[in-house]
Amino acid sequence: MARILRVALPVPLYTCYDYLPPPGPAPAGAGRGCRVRVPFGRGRRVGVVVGTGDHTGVPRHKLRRAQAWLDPAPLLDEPLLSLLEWAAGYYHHPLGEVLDAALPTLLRQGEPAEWRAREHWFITAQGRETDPSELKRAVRQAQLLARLQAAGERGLDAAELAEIPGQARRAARALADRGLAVSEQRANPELLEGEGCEPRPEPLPEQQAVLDRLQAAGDGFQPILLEGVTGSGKTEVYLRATEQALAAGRQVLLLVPEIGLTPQLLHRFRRRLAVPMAVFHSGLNDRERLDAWLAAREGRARVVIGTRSAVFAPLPEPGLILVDEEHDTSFKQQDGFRYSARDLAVMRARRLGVPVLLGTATPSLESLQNALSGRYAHLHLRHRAGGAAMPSFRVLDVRGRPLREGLSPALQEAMATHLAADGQVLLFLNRRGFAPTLLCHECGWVAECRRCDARYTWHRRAGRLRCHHCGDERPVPRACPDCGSVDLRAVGQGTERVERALAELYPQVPVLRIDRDSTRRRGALDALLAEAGRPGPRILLGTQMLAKGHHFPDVTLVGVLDADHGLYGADFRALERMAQLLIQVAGRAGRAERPGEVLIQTHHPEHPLLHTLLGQGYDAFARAHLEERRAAGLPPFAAMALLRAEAVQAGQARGFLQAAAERARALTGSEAGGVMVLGPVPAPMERRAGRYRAQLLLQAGRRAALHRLLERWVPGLSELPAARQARWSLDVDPQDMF
DNA sequence: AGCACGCCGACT
DNA sequence: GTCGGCGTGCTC
Repeated sequence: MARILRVALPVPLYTCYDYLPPPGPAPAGAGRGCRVRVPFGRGRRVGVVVGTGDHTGVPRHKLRRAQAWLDPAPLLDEPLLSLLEWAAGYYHHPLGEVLDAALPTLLRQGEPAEWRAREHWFITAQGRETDPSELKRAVRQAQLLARLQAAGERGLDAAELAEIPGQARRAARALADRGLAVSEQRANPELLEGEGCEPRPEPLPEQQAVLDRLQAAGDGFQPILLEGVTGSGKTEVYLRATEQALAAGRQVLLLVPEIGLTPQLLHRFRRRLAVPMAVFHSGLNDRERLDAWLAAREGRARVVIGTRSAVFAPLPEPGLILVDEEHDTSFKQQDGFRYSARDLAVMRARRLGVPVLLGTATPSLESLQNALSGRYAHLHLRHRAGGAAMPSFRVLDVRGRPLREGLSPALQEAMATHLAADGQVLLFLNRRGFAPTLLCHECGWVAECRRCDARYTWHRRAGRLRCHHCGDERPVPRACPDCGSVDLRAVGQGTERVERALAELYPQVPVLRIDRDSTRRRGALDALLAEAGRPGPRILLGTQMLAKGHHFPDVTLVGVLDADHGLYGADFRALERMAQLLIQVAGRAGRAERPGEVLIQTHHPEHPLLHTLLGQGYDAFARAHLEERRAAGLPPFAAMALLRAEAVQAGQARGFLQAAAERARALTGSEAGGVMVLGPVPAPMERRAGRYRAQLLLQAGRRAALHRLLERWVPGLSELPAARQARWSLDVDPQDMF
């Protein structure tokens, strides 16, 4: 064994630390990629060995000995570890924290990277004979007994037990005491096993073209932007491509945005593919997450599906990476290690020499530009399966119109027509709560968050004022705190308010509100979606949640209540986001026999890009918008990095950024020309959660120039005296300017 | 990030 | 006279 170990530790420091190897003989596979437990300061940490050697610049007396090897062989294989090192460099983030983001919690805590036997519960013969109602007062036990009876021979594993509300394990032990249930330890938790029972439709020519392209790539890197409208069969391409890779003995990684929102996609993979799969989603507990990670690492899971962080899933036999809805902003981590899972997926594919397929109906301008410039292959699915027509768009000019709780007469008329014809209506309003503002009609006071530069949203049903930015909450005042008037009024519309209005306007039509408030309870979203899927007239009203993943075949009319917000947003990406949202929302509607209609309410009906989008489609819009970005020198024609800072006092954040800016300007002058240092400026919402925020933007025409500067600049920032009073973070390729 | 060390105000 | 405020420096 080498005499010195270089260890990355989970601390926000840009240096690795050198240690002597642990006492005793090293395991045969010990070395780079293994975890070690080391003394650090006066505590102990779990670190990852990133290098070994015989020399160190650390003076002898400082060098300490690692305590123990935690892995007999590398936990992270070379391709994955070097990807993480690359990512740490690209995002200018400490390697130890990058590794931390990539590893399941239990592994970070030093848990062995092994399956652990888990409890599995079964019904006994006596339990089978017992009527649950006999356990009168023990309701939980009675419920569990019924579940165990239903589960039969299969029984319930620890994970299933954990999903039952209440203290199910306690109830299980109580049943065991009565002789109604038994448990046994199972060494190998079962993996999710696909059923492979769904028929495999013959690929259409456009779909076949994608598959041919992937086949031709063989063992090589091949990025493909797959642009296909909703219903054009992207999922079928994913499935076929996955089958091809599986047949070649390879694993497939599928990244999806917020998995809870795409059960339909998951369901299809499960039905179609008869292989073990590992699914990473937010509902997993630490042990389940580790199990999924190990299943991927051991190659037992042939398909790995997950959200953002699944891009770091270990894959010993990678063959294909798929990114669904590649434009989705949830692929970008918004705090700490701010990586883009989509971009890392492409880099990982490139380093592994495997194809990567980015699918979407509305490509991000970044990916589109990569396709147009020839860096990515650009393939289309232009036809909706079964020949369904795309919905027709109509802009509703609401200027000067009498709006009833945000609904124009024209929209109400259209709704009446569609509902009378047995169609469903989907209304989109990206604002939950009853009203975004509570105003005193007497003196003009508005309810403002005490910790943010924002207004409280009035949640009428809950009887609370809530700040959507910091989560602060308080009761609704009965009278104005300034003048004592009781004439407090709601200004503006949220989903709760529109829901009320709809109940009055269409008393005979059920209204389903789908937003974060109405789906907070476990299973509530599934229940609402099931309800929405039933035939018959119905109004679906919701926020962003409605725009993603789900398809509502009986919806024939989509109404976008307020498109104005996106048209003149502060962020240069607002328009791109708006266009993607409009197309995605529109894609929720209609099927073969009943093409949908989309109505968009706006005060800016003349907006040129709205015209292009609705008249000529997303592609035309995107190309026109790309030209604007090019002319303005904005991404994807420029590289950006945003240094954010926040502090208790307004001047502290700014002071730090000012010092940082001076350093950056000194560096751009000499070594790293071509980088603009813009700011510091206050953040768009300067005060948030009681802290003042400011930011400094770095922009360069060439990515390489930006990175040359960042390399010299970032590691020294924490040494600036002003850095003490501010909390700061760097965001490379920021998606939001907030 | 933690966590020590280290010098100046209100308290058993 | 002490307990404790958070400024500053370090962690192999």
